[in-house]
Amino acid sequence: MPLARVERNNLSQTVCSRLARAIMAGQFKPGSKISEPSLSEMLGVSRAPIREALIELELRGLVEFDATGRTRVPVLSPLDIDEIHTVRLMIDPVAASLAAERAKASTFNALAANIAATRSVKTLADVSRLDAEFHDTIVRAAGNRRLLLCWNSLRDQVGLWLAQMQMRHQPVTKRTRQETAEAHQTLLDAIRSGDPKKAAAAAHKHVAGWIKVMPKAPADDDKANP
Amino acid sequence: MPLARVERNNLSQTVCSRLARAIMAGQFKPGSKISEPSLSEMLGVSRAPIREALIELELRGLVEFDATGRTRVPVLSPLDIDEIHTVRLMIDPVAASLAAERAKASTFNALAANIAATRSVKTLADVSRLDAEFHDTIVRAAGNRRLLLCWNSLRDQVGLWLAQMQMRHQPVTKRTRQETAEAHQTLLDAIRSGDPKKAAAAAHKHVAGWIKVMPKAPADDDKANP
DNA sequence: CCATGGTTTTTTGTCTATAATCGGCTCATC
DNA sequence: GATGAGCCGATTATAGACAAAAAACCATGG
Repeated sequence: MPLARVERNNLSQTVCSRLARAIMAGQFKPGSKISEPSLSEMLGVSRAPIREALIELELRGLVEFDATGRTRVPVLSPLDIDEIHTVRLMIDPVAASLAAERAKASTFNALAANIAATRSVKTLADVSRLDAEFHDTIVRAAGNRRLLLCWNSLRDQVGLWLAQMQMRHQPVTKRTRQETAEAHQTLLDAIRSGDPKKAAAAAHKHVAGWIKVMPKAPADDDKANP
Repeated sequence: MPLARVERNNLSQTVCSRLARAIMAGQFKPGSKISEPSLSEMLGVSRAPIREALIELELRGLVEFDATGRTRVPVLSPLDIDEIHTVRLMIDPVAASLAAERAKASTFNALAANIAATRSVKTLADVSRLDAEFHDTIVRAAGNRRLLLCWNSLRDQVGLWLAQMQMRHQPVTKRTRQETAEAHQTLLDAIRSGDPKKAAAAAHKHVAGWIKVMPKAPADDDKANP
């Protein structure tokens, strides 16, 4: 049995994941400024780990620095969403294709369990979480660390965008958990078939369909100042 | 005329790019350990900016942290190279396709100038640099920041790999500057045609051809210890 | 020669302090 | 009223200090 990998646990990492969760949970308003001293006090750690965490979050696209070094939560525009979708449309088919070639039984079990969970879950947040997990499992099964890195960043930003939509009280998707489960089942079947082309096509179709049901332009209820 | 963006110039960024160049120039042996105090003394700055730079370099894949926090230059294995090639094979066609739709005259001029420079340049290092620049220009012309981020990381790692090969005194490619220039010209023509599909196909062919002439497995002249 | 245990040195993780910088406010001036 | 200078609080950038942990070293015993 391979020994469990010992992860480096420093405060920076802890702060980083806690902040990532908080941002994606909508606990920081998109566009709001984040100051290091305030985080330092909130989390009870000094500024050094905070700074290191913020740098990582910036590279993951969950915060951004302006020219003077101030940190803020990015406000994703429709253009940003389009960028993210374009890249997802590129990554997901490749991931599915590789997964079709390499996935083991444990992956299929995890995916099937995820679909079952999706059918029984109540809240929309749970569906979103399971959806992210589902695709995460596929990308991991693809066995390409670089691909996974690209995808992680995207997933974070999709999370940020969901938070942003919820904050504006906009419905995120009209797709029910039943439809999601069925779409995932189709994708799982394609991957399990072992045919890379078929899996890629299914993934492409799935992502494209998912994009279609999302609101493209946020209703500008906030001020649209120059 | 759009004003030139004022970039935040802090030591972290400076250290990061200097270290990135140094690593890709082979000034740190792959696998060698890098300690913060030594960098701090070498560059004459305190450890705080060093640490921040290292975090960014880690996400760009130019250094890696072990479980105890020690930093080292990664040793790329044939599997890593395969991962990188897979992702490049995914990104470049999409970038070329988007560039075909969006590129402006200035982009074409830059690409043409690059090709001309490639024909006249002497050293292999120059050809590599121009090759990276060429593809960089295309990805920028694609106008997708997320795509650019993915690609940047890959480019850095290709640079690291070139450094690693040169350190082992292995020829990096058999392709001459003339062949490179011709291949780039073909790709440029495809992009300039404005047909996304044609551009994507050309890019795919180009990358695939490039992969073919690279040495896959490094000759294990070093010790291959367990 | 190899393994083992303890000691020393190095390196990291974190905190705190200080200088430089930015943002906003007041207030005088046109 | 609008505009710009100047001050003040807040924030960032960097440096330096310290403890804890890891690695290297060295001697000792098999």
